[in-house]
Parts: sequence; C-alpha cells; structure tokens
Amino acid sequence: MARKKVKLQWIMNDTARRTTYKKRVKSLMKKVMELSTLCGVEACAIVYSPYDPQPEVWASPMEAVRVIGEFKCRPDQTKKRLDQEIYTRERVAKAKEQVVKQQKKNMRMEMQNLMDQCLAGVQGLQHLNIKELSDLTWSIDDRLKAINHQMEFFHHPAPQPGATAAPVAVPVAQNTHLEVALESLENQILLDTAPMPRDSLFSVAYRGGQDMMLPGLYDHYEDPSFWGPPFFP
Amino acid sequence: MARKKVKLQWIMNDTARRTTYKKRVKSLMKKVMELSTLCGVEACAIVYSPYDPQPEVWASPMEAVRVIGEFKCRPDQTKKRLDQEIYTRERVAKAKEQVVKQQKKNMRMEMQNLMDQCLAGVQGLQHLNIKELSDLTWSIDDRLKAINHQMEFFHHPAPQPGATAAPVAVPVAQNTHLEVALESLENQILLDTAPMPRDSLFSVAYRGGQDMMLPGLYDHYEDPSFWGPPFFP
DNA sequence: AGCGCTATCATTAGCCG
DNA sequence: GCGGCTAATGATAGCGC
Repeated sequence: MARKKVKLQWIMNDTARRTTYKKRVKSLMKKVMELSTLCGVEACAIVYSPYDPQPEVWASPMEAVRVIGEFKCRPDQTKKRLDQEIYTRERVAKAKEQVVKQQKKNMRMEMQNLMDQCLAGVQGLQHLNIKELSDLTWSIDDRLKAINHQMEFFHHPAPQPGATAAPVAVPVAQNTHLEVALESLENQILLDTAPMPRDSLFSVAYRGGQDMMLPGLYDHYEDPSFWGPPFFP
Repeated sequence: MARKKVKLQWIMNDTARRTTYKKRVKSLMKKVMELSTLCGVEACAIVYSPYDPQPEVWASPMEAVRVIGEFKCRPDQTKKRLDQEIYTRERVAKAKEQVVKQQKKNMRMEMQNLMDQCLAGVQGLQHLNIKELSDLTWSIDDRLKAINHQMEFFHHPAPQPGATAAPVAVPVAQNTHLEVALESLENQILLDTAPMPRDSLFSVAYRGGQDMMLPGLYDHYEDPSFWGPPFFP
C-alpha cells in the first residue's frame, strides 16, 4: 500500500514475496500486541512460513498455547459458526457454478454457431461469388480466433505462481483466468455476507476486498459485433 | 493514530476501549487474511474479548485448530516438515502442469485441424461431387461431436461423491473431469511420497484416494481413427 | 540478501447525528 | 451503541544502495 496499490493475490516474485512477508508479519505482530495492550484482551497469532523455520507467534508460544487451549474447549458454540461457514461456502459454490455453467454454455454456443457457419458455407458455396467466399473465409477465421481466445480464458495460466508456497490444503494448480475470476466472485460474495456480523466468520476478513473487480466475463458476448452478421440467414 | 496519538496502554474509558477494540480487531483480521493471501502462508489469529461471546478467529475455527495443532506438537521438527511439504508440492504442481499443458495443446490442435478441414472444404468445394460433399459434412459433424466431448471432459462436473465429504479447507466447487483427473494424479504422487509416512501433512488426508485411477486422458488421441482420413491431402 | 527512504495507500481517534 | 466522516498517524511498495 505504498507507491502502488497491490492486488490481493499471491505475489509471484519470490524476493518481493519474502520482503513483503517480513514487513507484514512484523507489523501484524505489532498490531496484535497493540490490541492486546490497548483493550486488555487475550490474543494470539500464529504464522507458518517457508521463510522461518519456526512459526511466528504472538504472544509468547506459551501464552499462545494457553489461549488456544481455551479456544479448543468450546465444541458446542463452535458449531454455529461452522454451520454459518458451510452456508457461506455453499453460496459461493453455487454462484461459481452459475458462472462456469454460463461460460460453458457460451463456449459451446460459439462452437456450434461456428460449425453451423462452416457447414452452411460448405453446402451453399456453389452460389457464392469470390467476394462472398473471401468474406466467409475471413469470418470463420475471426471466429476461430475468438474461440481460441476464450480457450485461453479457460485454460491459460493467469500470471501467477512459480509454485512454492500456496496455502496448504488448497491444491496447487496453475490458476486460469476463469479461476481468478471465480476467486474475485467469491470475495464479493463473502463481502455481501458481511453485514450479518458476529455470526459470520468472514465478516471482518474480507472487507478490504471491496474495491476488487470481477473481470468482465461476458464482455465478449455482450458485444453485438462479436458474432458479426449472420451469413446465411 | 489519528486525531491524536494514543499512548500504548490500557484504555481506561470503557466506551472508547470497546470502540477501539471493534475497529482494531476488524482490521487485524483483515491483515491476517492479506498476509496469508499475499504470501501464501498459513496463519491464524484468535482474540478473546469481553465484547464478543465468541472469540474472533481467523481463518475458520477448523482451520485454526489445524494450524494450532501443528504448532503445539512440534517446536523443532517443524522445519523438516515444511521442507518436505514444499518439495512434494512442487512435484505435484509440476506434474499437474504437464498434464494440463498437454491437454490444452491437444484441444487446440483438434480445433485447428477441424477448422482447417472446414476451410479446405469451403475453398475446394467446387471440385467435389455429391458423395464427397456428404462425406465431408459427416466428417465435420463427427469431429464437432468429438470436440464437444472433449469440452465436457474439461468442464462438465464429474459424477461426484455426495457433496459433503470434501476435505475441510478445499473450496467447495464442482469438479470437472480434468480436475478429478488432476486430483488423482496428485494422490498418486502423494502416495509415492507417502512411504515416509508421518512426516508429510498430506500422507494421511489423501490416503483414501489410492484406489482411484487416473482416467486415460489421451485415449482419444491414441486412436488413429479419431481423426479419420485426411480429406484434402 | 537486507536497510533506509519516501510517496502513497490504509488505518483509525475523535466527533457528530 | 452505531455508522459515517475526516484529519492525522501508521503501514508499506518500490527503489537505490
């Protein structure tokens, strides 16, 4: 948050990531300490990283274990939270599914249309002059390019990981543009869920993401010129 | 840290203390989330307060318990684990990348070839008789179907186990065939790594997957009849 | 790699309705 | 007590050494 605003996503550059980690973990611990002091509350933070052999901990490891012990001894009230969490997750999943479904549908429609155009071209060619033939060829070519572009959106790794340190349980895979878009979507939903405060685990965590934007998934489709005029109406 | 700089000490005024707590705990959790996201590290924070009936926690309670458990057990062996984990993760990532790359390449080749056939058909149609025209049409249609099938492989949700049993921290999303395949691949690799059992975080979690098979990703391509004879040699 | 610098961005103390 | 506002302090990304 300085010379430039950084996107809330994994930092690709190794040295930059390490530097950021060092700086941020330090000030995070300071924040924990301040909170604890100013408000007289018990708090602890634990950060595992590939950069430190030992996890960063505040307050002292012993203190942490004590705080944690307290935390673990509340199985019943935790349930509520878990339920909420699951609910939110389901909402996220549903929204994602919708996007993927739509995207899929659009892709298939693109292909089908292109094929139709090809077939129509093949079958109706006898009646075309050179100009029309040339136009047809170019049109098909353009649409092929467009489809390839869409394929990229699905499968091309977005500018991301060299591959070392992703959060443990999340499968380490190259993020595609689609995945990046889905992640943004997720953040937005979690943000929406925020208003119901104490019951939501995420009520706080994701507030910061509110100025992130969901990449325009359908820009392509909303552009009427994308498909061009029908060739064989 | 605003209109006036406050001393780092317990705030005596009750309402002020509560207000400060609310604001600060919120941004603290945000910071934890940012650190975790930006640097790809595991982190958790727990804050007990008289203001909330439940402790504020990040990330989810379950996640926290997991992170904490890790912390409590091993003060010094932690490093070994991290190294091993990173190594395994890199291996998995690499293998997955290979598969995705190949799959992508194949897809694109299919499409390109089909387009070529279409274009060739369009341009060479004048010299074809009815029989050849019909064959061409059917060939294109077949290949379209094949491509659609491939699309399914990429994007269609695989028949999945009753949606509940997913490992905790894995975002609940519809798995595509590709994703299922990749997961199997990951399991196989993790299985290979397993022989040194309790040192890997994954050694247990994924054991259940060992009888899954990696679907024959390239069956389609190994079948020479898949492309059919070239139409315009 | 790590440290210091500083322009920018982010947090927040105090106030108001 | 809460949410919004703004001035002021705090955090930090990018750079140069």
